[in-house]
Amino acid sequence: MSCWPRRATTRSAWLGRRRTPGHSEAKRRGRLWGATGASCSDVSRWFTLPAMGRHSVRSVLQGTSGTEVEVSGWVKSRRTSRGGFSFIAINDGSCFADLQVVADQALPNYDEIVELGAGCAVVVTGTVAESPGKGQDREVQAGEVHVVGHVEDPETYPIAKKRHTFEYLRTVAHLRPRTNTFGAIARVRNTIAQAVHRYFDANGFVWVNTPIITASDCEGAGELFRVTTLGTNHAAQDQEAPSAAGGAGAGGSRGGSPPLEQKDFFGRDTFLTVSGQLNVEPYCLSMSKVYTFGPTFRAENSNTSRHLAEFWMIEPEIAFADLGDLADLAEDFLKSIFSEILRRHPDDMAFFRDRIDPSVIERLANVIESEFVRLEYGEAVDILAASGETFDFPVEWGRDLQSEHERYLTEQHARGPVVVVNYPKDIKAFYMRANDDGRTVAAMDVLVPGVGEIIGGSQREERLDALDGRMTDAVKEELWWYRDLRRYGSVPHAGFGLGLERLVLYVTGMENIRDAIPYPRVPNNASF
RNA sequence: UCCGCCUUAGCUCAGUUUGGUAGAGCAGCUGACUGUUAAUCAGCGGGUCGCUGGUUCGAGCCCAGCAGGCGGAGCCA
Repeated sequence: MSCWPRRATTRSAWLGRRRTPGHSEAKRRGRLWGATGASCSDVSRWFTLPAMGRHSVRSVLQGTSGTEVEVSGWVKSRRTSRGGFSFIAINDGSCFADLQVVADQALPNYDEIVELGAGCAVVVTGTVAESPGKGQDREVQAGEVHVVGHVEDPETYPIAKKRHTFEYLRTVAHLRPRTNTFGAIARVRNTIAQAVHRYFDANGFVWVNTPIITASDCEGAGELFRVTTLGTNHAAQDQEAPSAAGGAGAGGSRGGSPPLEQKDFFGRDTFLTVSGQLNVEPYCLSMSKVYTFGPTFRAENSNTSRHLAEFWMIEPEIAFADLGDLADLAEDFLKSIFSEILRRHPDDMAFFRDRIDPSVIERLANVIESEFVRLEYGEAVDILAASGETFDFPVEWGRDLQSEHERYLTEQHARGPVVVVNYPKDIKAFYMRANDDGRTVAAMDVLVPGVGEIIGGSQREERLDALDGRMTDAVKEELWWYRDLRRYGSVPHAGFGLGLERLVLYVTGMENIRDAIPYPRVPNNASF
């Protein structure tokens, strides 16, 4: 596992600032070139919109020769020619390609320019020209090269001009977006996220911002992180301690004192959400088509390449719909996202194909063009039993499908995405709708090669009596409002959860989910 | 949480079998050369061998514990 950081990229945030009317071009220029260190006034000079004269590398490479441009970015490499000039490859994250800047020795700060190395930040003004060299159509003949930020020790700059392992790059997560791999991932991840919103908006869905802090510990998807102000806020605790302890000395709560959680911020136990589903259902049963898209937290002690403690989940929920409608939505949704990625990121995807996974483009194209294979759980069991494969875990109706089984179905049997529906009710959550056969529920998993389960969803139980039969008394009390929905205009509805990072893995061909999110949170590691 | 593997220069690794205080490639630096583009060639500098303890005259190497990383499993998205 390695990548080529030589052409690293960073997506820069263009927080465009309006130029104040009094700032003439001369004034701005003077402020920029005058100072070596970046004062606040310098920064206000550098943040300008592209339309106001600033150019991204992307726009320069698409532009016409002879144009005067100003571009800025980070040096990927510098090669000095004794012919009296240097080639500086810079990247600003706006696209995969670097921009080649040609700096002539006649430039007043040429001594400084020949000492540029990977990681240095520069602002260049110059003229776009046809490039006589191979490897790029256009380049910039520099009129000025202003070194904004130096690299203090080139030998220890973490992103050397060579291959690095992904494991190593995770230890320098603050600089890995400068590599070509993580720059491409950042751009593709962004486009996926934007495409998710575009898809739902275009199809009449309403984005619902479900809470991140929840009081419900029965969302049903794994271990919860506790949210509390107790224990961390020692001052507040100490203030309360004397009265709470009464005259009984330090420590233990006595019979008369309230439970500890009642002294907590919300007056009860609270957690980080593991799913927005329960909270989005009320909006589904009002707005008809809704979705959540936000961070999700699971405190499972999971140490795999497919699990994060903090990840982003997309959860559409549709009313007047059954499991078949939901599967149709999942398929159409994924195809739409994949199409947009291929259309908008040919350079990044070509890189993933050449350096990460040779089949990645072909795989997405095949998904777009073919229909997802759909299997009843019972069919899947039969296929596995008849496969002739030797599995570590037995295949038997009533048992959940193991990773090896799912992998066989999607990688060997279907050779593409496969939707498995109608699982045994005893292995699925209480809110999934009971089927008429009495032994299955309308649950659905979408499996894809290499990643495994990318989508999990179900039709929800809309009948109060059937729902009550699957809830304990404690859950009924906690989720009284959820039960209310089944009393007031209940309708068949369905939804699924899709992990954004798993989608990023599938689209990019990357293998470890820790490389699909800028700052991964996993057990024993919340660095950065 | 369970099973397995790994931790030596800025990075990637060899050195562990047969204990005797360390090597290569890349990166960096210097120079040569060149419209170069993973440039090429020559030279130079660079290491408390993850941490703690043990065995030994002597430990990168053997033993134990711990920490971290990776792969797989479970949980799931």
